[in-house]
Amino acid sequence: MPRPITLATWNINSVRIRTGLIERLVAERDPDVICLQETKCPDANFPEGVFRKLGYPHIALNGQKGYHGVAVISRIPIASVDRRPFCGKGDARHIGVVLDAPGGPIDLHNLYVPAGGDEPDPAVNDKFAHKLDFLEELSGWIGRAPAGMPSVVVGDLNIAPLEDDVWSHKQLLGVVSHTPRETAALEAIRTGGRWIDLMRSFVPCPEKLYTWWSYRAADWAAADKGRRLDHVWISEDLRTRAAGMEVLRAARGWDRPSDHVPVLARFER
DNA sequence: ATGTCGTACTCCGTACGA
Repeated sequence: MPRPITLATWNINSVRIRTGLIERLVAERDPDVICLQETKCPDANFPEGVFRKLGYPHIALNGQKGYHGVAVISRIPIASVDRRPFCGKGDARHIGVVLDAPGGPIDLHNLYVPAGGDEPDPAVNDKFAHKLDFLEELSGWIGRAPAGMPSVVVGDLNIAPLEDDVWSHKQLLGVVSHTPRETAALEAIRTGGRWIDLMRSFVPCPEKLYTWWSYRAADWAAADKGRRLDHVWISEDLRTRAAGMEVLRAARGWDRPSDHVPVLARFER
């Protein structure tokens, strides 16, 4: 059986200061495609050369200075690139590519949903209003079933939709990322588009599953107060090819870590 | 669980976003 295709998604929280951590991910797991969020880097300053030397010649960028920014770094050829603006703000929060993959093209979308600030009330918090607007726009686009091509949506969606996606459902019901308004909106988008929650297809509830642990915890591993903010959704036509999923929890303990860890998804060719 | 990060400018400290 040929080696599976491995996709990784990781909110790297600055690609420039954590290039070495991505090299470690490559050394340990050798993903074919790496989707990054929060690169915090204009395209002209992206460390493309490092990734080319690592064996990733196909690179698609949508970055901006200081904040946000997404990237796709690939061993598999990229046939086309699409950068979608959201909410008319000019933020770099989406990049879509068509991978010229063995077994046929795959439509891959890499997203960074707004965090939404602290107060879960759009009337007093513009950031939360922006998050809800973003979800509404996402619903009108990706909330339709994809047609004609196997499709994958990955990224930091900044929402932990299920009760077992957070360390305490009751204690986080009023905390941005797990409020009923956000979780209902995200699940409606996912089910409306007939997207499969790949991570939960391999690790069903009630098992806890997290991808993010706050920097502010004194001991993130001991407290283990995590949330599943990062996601991999696949279209129905990829279901039988989905071969595995891994949350690289150990990466949260690497030197100068991101507060998010990589999520890996494997597909048969 | 108001705590710790990274970035950019206000530029060796402060403001902002997360």
